[in-house]
Amino acid sequence: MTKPLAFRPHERLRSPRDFRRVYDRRRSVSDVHLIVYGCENQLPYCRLGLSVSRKVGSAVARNRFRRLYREAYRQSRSQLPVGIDLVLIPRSSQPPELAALLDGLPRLVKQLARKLNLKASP
RNA sequence: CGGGCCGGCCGGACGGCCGCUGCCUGGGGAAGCGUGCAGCGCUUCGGCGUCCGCACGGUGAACCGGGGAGAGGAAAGUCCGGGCUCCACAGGACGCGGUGGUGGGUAACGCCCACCGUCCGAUUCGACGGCUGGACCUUACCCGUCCCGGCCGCCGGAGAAGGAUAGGGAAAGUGCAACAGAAAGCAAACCGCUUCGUCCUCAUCGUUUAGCCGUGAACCCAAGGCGAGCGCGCGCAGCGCCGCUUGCGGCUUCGCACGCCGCGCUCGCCCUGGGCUCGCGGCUAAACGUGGGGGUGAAGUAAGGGUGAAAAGGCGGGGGGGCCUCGGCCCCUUAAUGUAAGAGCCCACCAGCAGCCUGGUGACAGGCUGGCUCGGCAAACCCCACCGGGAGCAAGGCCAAAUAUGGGAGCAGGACUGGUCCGGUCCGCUACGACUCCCGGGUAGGUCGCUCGACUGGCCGAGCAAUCGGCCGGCUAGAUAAAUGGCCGUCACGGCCGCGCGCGAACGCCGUCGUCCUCACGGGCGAGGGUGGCCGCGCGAGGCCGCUACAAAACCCGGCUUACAGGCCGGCCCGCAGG
RNA sequence: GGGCGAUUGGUGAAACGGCUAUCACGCUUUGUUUACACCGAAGAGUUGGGGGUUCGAUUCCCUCAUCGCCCA
Repeated sequence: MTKPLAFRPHERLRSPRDFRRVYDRRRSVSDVHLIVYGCENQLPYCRLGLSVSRKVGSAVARNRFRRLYREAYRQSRSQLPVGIDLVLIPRSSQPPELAALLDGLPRLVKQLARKLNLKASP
């Protein structure tokens, strides 16, 4: 019944408490484009948080980062494991290509799931 | 056509698929709520409480649909100004901060509009100086005059469109100006110059006086030398003579002899030294006169004083003739000359100042008159006028959660809240009846504030304009780890690349024809043709790139400032040419 | 979002509107030493960028940039 490519507000990480919990779990993986922190959440879905600091550029550039990350998560969600809170942090100040994110994000999240000793996605 | 300058506007369009955030709406119906029934518990048998179950009711989450909206001209920087919210607040004074031509606009402003002043501005006009050309004058040249010029330098005036302008007061006061310079702000001192005086010094000449030196002459004195005379000497030797011890002694004389030597005195001559007088020359000193230099004093000062950003405004001019005692007088002329001497003196024009008049709401402008020449800096202190209470939506209210019913103050003499008196404030009356404030500690969730507004489109009207008024329409983001995105198509737009076609002006090359020069080679001119690459314009079909610059609301507005791919539109001035 | 502050050699600092912008450490070159250290000499600044006021600006004013701090 649920639309497969929708991105609902409850799938977003919103409070500083949640971010604190993910950082305190101290599990992260990365590639050239981004750093991904992760933490189990005991929910049947993942949640996404974005942390784009002033260092990567102006407001326009930061919006560009966030939108690309959301779009990548939205399109690749079917390939991801469930039950993880994710925080994405950019590594360089150059905005990446969407294709590179679509390729890199599932790989990184699966790698993260192994670190967290979770089963792979069904 | 060429050159210069200014203003306004836009900020890709359409479509498809998948998404995001509010709003409206159709389903959906979880959880919770209310009522009833049933059950259970308690019961003073009236009822009370309640997990769960059932029914009904309205509210209504997830989810599935539909509709509609969804970043900017700067949303930015946070440089000003307001609205709004909370806190504080009798009034005044002092202080602090801001603004600063005038008039208007506005809710307000450091913003906007119009005007004023100042500066810049293509260009243009004038004066002066220099160089140069021409004409006149002259035999000729110079000078001079005139003219038409030309070039250069310097100074001043006017000044298009337009640009800049924090632009009140320097005559209220305080202060600043390095270095340089005579002096940096009461205009005088200083250097310099002129006149008069005084002192010192130097020079030279003249005069006088004094002294010294040299020299010449006369006189005097002293010493010396030579000569002559006289005198003296137990001075001396030869010959001679005498004696004897035969080689020694004696005799200076009445033997040669008027011998030689020494001394003294006198006279003469010469030389030297000194003194005095006179003459000449030189030197020194003093006085007077002359000239030069220096110091100093008084008076005058009107040339000049390099510097500096700046030195009491700028610029130009001040003619001619006669007489003589040569510096004055007289005359003519001029707009215009005085001093012992040289001009900031005089005259003309411009600038500035003051007064008056006229115009303007005003800043100011114009005119007349007058006498005068007065520096810069207030984005230095300051004075004057005007404005300004403080903080900011992370303001502030409510709910939830959490912490330490901790400390202090007020309050039953009535806090706080509400009602009444048109609205507001105080007072009064009244209802309710226990909180309120500060410090300290805790929390970081939700919700309201939150988007209809000094909003905006069109038309009409007022106004030079900014702007204002009226009428008819429109609704145009409300996110909060923070929404407008992703993929793609089509078309515009721009850039680059090469291709084809056409046109245009000039250029090069190659033929042809006509004509001219030449004996010819060859060359000139003209007409027309072909061709070449390049340039420009237009058209056509492509490819590639950029599907775009600067940049994203965070309570809301008005400005300013800054950033910006590309494009569109309009206006003003000057010059030239044509009609 | 809102409110404040700062910017001077490589680093940390100083300066009355007026001389070639000063001091310490560091760096480079060089002298000294067999070599190193110490010591001596020399060098390197568009006072963050731009504009304005003034005769003159590190200083005064405006604007832009960069960096830092604070708030319920």
